[in-house]
Amino acid sequence: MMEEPFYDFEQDSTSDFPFWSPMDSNIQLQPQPENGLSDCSSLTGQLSPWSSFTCQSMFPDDAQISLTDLDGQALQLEGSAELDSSLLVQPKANKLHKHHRLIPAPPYKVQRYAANIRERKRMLSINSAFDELRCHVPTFPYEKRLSKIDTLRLAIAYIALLNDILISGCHPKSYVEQCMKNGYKSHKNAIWNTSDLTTRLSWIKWN
DNA sequence: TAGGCCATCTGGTCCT
DNA sequence: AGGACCAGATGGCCTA
Repeated sequence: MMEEPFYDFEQDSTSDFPFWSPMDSNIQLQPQPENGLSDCSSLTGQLSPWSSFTCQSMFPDDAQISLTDLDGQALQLEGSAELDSSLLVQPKANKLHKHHRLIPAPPYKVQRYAANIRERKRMLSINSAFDELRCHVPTFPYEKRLSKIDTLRLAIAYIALLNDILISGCHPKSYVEQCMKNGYKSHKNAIWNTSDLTTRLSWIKWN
């Protein structure tokens, strides 16, 4: 069986760029409301080190691609019986990813390519949700960007702690101070190191 | 250099 | 039937 020819995006030359800029040490933790609960609506528009979700990190310079762009590509695909080879052999300015990718040259399944676009779009929306979640969990200003798994675990621990504060009826600040003194003992089995969590919260209160 | 993290592709399965 | 969702595979980047 004949092998399909492949196009190597690597040949298009790549310009390196950081996925994420180094964190500015001056960036402050987002202050939490006095009751320790975040107002989502107020936070939505706020900037945090990790909140600026765009695709520019993946698509450098003029090659930024958004969900809308992916929509356009998908529509273009769905509307064409024949797949334009220009969509498969990505031009330099429209390079999908700096990673080494081997895309079969035409004839290539139009449906498969459209499915890839939908999948990328889906992952983008998931990642934007992760970015939004990162805005709502306490992080140190010098801390590097939380990974997805750490974001989830910290969010779980944070919610558990907030729940404990509500149940205790204590003032959040004094509750956190108490946790700092005695060590936080949550009945929840939060994987995230809870003492680390209280340290984060105490930092928020005192800075 | 190994390991962690991530983006992407892909084929399978589920759902509408 | 087609889209959404998922998990495995792959390979690049970064850091200790």
